[in-house]
Amino acid sequence: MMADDHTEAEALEPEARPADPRAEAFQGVREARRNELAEDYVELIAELIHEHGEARPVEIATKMGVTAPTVAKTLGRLARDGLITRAKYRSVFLTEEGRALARECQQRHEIVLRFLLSLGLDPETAERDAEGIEHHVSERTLALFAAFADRS
Amino acid sequence: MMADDHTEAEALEPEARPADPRAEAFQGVREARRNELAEDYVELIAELIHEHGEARPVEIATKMGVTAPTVAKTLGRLARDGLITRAKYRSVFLTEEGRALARECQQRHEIVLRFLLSLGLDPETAERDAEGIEHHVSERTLALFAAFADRS
DNA sequence: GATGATTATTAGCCTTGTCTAACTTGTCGC
DNA sequence: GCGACAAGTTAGACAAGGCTAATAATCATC
Ligand SMILES: [Mn+2]
Ligand SMILES: [Mn+2]
Ligand SMILES: [Mn+2]
Ligand SMILES: [Mn+2]
Repeated sequence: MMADDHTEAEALEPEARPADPRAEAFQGVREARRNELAEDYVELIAELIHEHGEARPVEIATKMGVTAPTVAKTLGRLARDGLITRAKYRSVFLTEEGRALARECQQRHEIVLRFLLSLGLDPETAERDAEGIEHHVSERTLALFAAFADRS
Repeated sequence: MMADDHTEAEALEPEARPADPRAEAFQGVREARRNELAEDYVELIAELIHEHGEARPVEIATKMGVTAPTVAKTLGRLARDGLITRAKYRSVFLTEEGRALARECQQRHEIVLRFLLSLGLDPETAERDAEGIEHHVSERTLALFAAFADRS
């Protein structure tokens, strides 16, 4: 056994699909994309709880710029994934896991924002770009952003 | 006519939905998200044509890290949207519009990548982060990135 | 404590983007 | 020119994420 591999020069990693270096990058981006919505939601929910004491779907809908049914369906997925808890017709709470994710997202958001501002970007554009960029910044990049923003 | 607006102090923009400032940011990000895939595809197709003289679905699939049927369906949408042309069982071509978008994406990608590298990021991480970040960078931010990368 | 407005949910539709399985076409060697 | 194998397409499933329309619960307020 264990002698039927690489007749030529492949089958080294136990990865899924060939995985050309570029393909890996795209797969990573697709992975990040799958978490964007959850990240934005838990971040917003944490903020609403902090500011208003509670997070109500109507407020989430307003701040996210989507309709109430969209929020309801998304909250269903977040609950399924263990990030929030909720009772019918009541406001939303973060689980421990949700709180941890929210904290992480808030920090990341803040670092990316500070970084863009320190580059000289106007606040509105910075906020808008940060909202998109934050989900695609690796730990390593984030560290560089933080360092740059600090020394500025 | 035209006298039934703003009883209090609203209805100023002919926008869709209230649009709290944050909501606008999220809507902008969602908009950007809708174009990500098309951008990555036309960029890759342009590159394949440049390097190999033609862009074949099998190569697109490998480089994007997805299966052939996924590519087929996506190419269908790109054709519908006027970015490419194709004949059955033949390779893919960019329309004028597709070429214009590809050029823009290539430039953006290159600037974001150079910027990350000039910050001190390793090439692999830089490539990966650039692949995600490029779609969420405004013109203004891009200009700052380019300036920073140049003076470095 | 009835009732009307606000908030929340449910049902159902649509598009995108991914996959597997099965089939068709094209191409290259002989 | 034929046959294998590679490449491409089609069919169909499924989840996410958006929407509208209709229904249900909550709450304020009288
Ligand atoms: Mn965001
Ligand atoms: Mn954010
Ligand atoms: Mn990309
Ligand atoms: Mn790119």
